[in-house]
Amino acid sequence: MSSEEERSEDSQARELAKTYDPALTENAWYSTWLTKGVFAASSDSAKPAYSVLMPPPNVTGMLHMGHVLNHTIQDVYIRWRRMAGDESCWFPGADHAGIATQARVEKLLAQENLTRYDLGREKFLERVWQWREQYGDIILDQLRKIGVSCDWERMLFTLDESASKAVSEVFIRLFDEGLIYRGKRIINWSPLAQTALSDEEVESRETQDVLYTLRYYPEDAAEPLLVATVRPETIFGDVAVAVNPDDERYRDLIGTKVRVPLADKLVPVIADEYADPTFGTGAVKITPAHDPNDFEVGQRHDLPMPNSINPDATLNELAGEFQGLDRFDARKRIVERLRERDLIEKEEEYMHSVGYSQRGGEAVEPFLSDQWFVNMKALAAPALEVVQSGEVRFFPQHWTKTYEHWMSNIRDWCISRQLWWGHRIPVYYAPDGSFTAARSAEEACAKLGLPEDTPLRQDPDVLDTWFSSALWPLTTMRWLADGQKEQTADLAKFLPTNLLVTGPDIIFFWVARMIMMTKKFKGVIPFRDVYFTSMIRDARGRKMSKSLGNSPDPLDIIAKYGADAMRFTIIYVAPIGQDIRLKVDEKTQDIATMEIGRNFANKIWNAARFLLMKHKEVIKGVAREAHEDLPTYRYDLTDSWITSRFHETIRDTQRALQEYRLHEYAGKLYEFIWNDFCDWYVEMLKIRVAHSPTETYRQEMVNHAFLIFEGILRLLHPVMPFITEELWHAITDVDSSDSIVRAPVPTLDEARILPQETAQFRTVQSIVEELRAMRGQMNIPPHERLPITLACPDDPTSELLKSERHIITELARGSNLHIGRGLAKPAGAIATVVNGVDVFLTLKGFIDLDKEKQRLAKEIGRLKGMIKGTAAKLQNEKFLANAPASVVEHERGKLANLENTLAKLSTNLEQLAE
RNA sequence: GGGCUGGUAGCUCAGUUGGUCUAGAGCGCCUGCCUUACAAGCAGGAUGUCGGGAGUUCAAAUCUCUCCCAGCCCACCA
Repeated sequence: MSSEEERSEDSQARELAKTYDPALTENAWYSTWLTKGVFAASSDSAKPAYSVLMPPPNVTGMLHMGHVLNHTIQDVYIRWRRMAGDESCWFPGADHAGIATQARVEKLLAQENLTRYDLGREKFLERVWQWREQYGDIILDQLRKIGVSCDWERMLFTLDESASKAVSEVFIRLFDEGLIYRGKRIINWSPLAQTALSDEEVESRETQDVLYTLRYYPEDAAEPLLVATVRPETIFGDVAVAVNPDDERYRDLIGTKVRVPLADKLVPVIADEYADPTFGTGAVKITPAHDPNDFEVGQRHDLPMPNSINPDATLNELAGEFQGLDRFDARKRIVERLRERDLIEKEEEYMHSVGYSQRGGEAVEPFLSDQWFVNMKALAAPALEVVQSGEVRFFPQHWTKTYEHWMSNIRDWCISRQLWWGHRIPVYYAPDGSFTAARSAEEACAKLGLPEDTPLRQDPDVLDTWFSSALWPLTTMRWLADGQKEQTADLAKFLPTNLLVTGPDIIFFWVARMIMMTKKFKGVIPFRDVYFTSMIRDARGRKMSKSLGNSPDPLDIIAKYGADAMRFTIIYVAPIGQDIRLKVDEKTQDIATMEIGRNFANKIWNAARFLLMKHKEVIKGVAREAHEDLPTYRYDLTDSWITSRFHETIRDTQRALQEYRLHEYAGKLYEFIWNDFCDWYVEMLKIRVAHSPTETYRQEMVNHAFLIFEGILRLLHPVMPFITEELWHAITDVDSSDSIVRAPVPTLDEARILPQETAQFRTVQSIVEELRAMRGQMNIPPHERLPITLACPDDPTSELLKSERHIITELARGSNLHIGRGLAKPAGAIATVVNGVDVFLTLKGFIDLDKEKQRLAKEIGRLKGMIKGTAAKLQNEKFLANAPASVVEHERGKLANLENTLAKLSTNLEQLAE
């Protein structure tokens, strides 16, 4: 017997446990879903397509709360659209994460006292693949725990062969078009990873340093030229000192030479606008190999560009006695030596920003080297256009500004990495130094016009991981994967995708580049809507991170609260476009907020228990069915009201989802299920069943409750997939092979939204609430039943309330209930007014005159205040002249109502005083 | 330096185009309840000069200006 059969038999037979235990359902349902293949999508389907690309998590990654938010949002949309009748396809994948993965394996090698060079490229890559086989799926297994409904058959790893083909092809095409080029430039060098980085991989941080003013002595003068620097260790790469051509102070020095301290070499003083006369001394040392600005100056003046630093950030042979020292040690030693030789004019504390590697955290070294670049300007223009025109929409919209700014000031992208783990650059070099990009060495020979057997050398570098990520919309849909086919069934069906959900931190890394590449190679946008998720922070507003110890393991949260609870909570508390703060217990890393979702799940669970109990009691042998249709029997007010509220909730939740207001989707469900369905409807069902005149009517009432509840489950399923599946099987007679995953969303019927009945029902509700409040304020013990009198202003109201007499009596704990037009206040009663109805509660011996006077006086005070405000408005001629008629009308009605209530309460107060 | 967010109850936040807003919800707090599903629950209660100031308007939490505070992003002068 398979697990799903077991469970389904089980849920029919057993009583539901008193509290919901997610551990008993979640894992079992996920494997059932996989077995049944309910997440699979087909490009052959006639249904409209809906697709989402999963941002491929790094194979080195561990699940964190950011993933939870991100994937829950995607899953909500995928599940919702699937139920709404779309061919809903979520493309999953994983990213090879060049630097991170390589670093991970190198660290393991280090434990064996090996480096990657000891193994050589091929053996090393074998080791990395082994590692990926062993650990690379952990993150995906973790994602399954939260219930993601992606089509796992379509799983793609960014280093899979099919992806590689597309990556090479794109490189070659861009190279042939001149959009990829090789150049000697200053790039950001990571001394830890020993590779180039793109500008985006560098983050700048304010750093406290010392600004040294050094003495550069002219060849034949005793007065030194003063030059300020924070990096004295780079003086061995100095090739000039620049001053501003308009700077009077140094005009005479231009063209002369000065001696670089310690380096013992003479460099020219040059004139360049780059030197800012107002900063420091106005003279700046030029070190072209170690500073991007200096590099430009060097180019303008055709200066040599000696490199004085090694790839591991130690100083090289140019540094003489300091050779081999790490850059920061060298700085200290050089400063000491400069002091000894009296070459420092002054030292001052200095705050400035320094670039750090986003991954390794070390200070990045500006480094002159040969690298590969993508010319971004040509690619950016169409990608900017589609966002500005609204073809691609950003949510929240304000991110378009950030995007526009970046795209309009775009700089070329350094794509080569001095790593081994990645897509190798398909460029071949001939012995004569010529080179080209090609699909094979043979093709390269042909392109270069060389004999077929010319020994070529392939470029040793690999591509930035984000280069392959940029092609994600294409590679997931097997572009060029099988026999170089430009068009595939998936591309035809699912591109452009509908939604991308990602963090705003990768808007440049990923979102922009996917738009560029997809536009470039397919001529279409990759996705229509981009939803930028909130950042998840701790209670103090800090990012969640392992090192801070404020990053709970979602698996622990799931174990404690359940995946549904976690999913619901995170959607419920996530405001669009703003960061989420979660209170994390410093010791246990628990997130108590998850109780919201857990309690909610438990509430739903118990509502189901109650319904099943009533079913047993009332319907007995009658089958429970899952239908779309609502019952045909004559509604009473309660049924009309709950049906109306249900359809309002359908409307509101669908609209919220369409507008990417997920917290509202969750909020509306929470409100409806807890407040309306459980607190009122279920409570009233108890009373209505007890007082129902006929068996049939009782059965219809209970049946109706089942239908509403079944609809609730389907409405809730996208955010709480597990419990809704479990209960769907428990409360309906659907075949055990069916799944709510593929059930339809409840159909909105606007005609069932009934404002009048809703208003009538609210009157009943308000009366009950007022009576409860009066009891509370008078400290009436809950068991004490007291007479209630409702004096109605007219017959319809009286009729309405009479038809709800049982409900009012029971919910307000009445002994007997008098309803009628213009009834007098009974002796010993306290009073309030609801929509013109005098509500009297006879207290008998419980009355406390002072308390009641206080209560009335307070209410009268409030009313008077409101009357004063409203009356002032209505006396204001400008208001009457300018405000729309409906507003004036409303104010008039409000005033009348307030005055009526005030009059009644004042009378009551006077009577008490007598 | 440029840009983007946000500042509403003790905490986290709603509040859509200005008018049913003398401002709501959840959590927390206080009171009373093991009421025929749920104490992970039920009923009731207290709590706010809507960051400060000015302006527009018949009408401002909502629009404009300005200042203050917090956070993020981009660009950076050694």
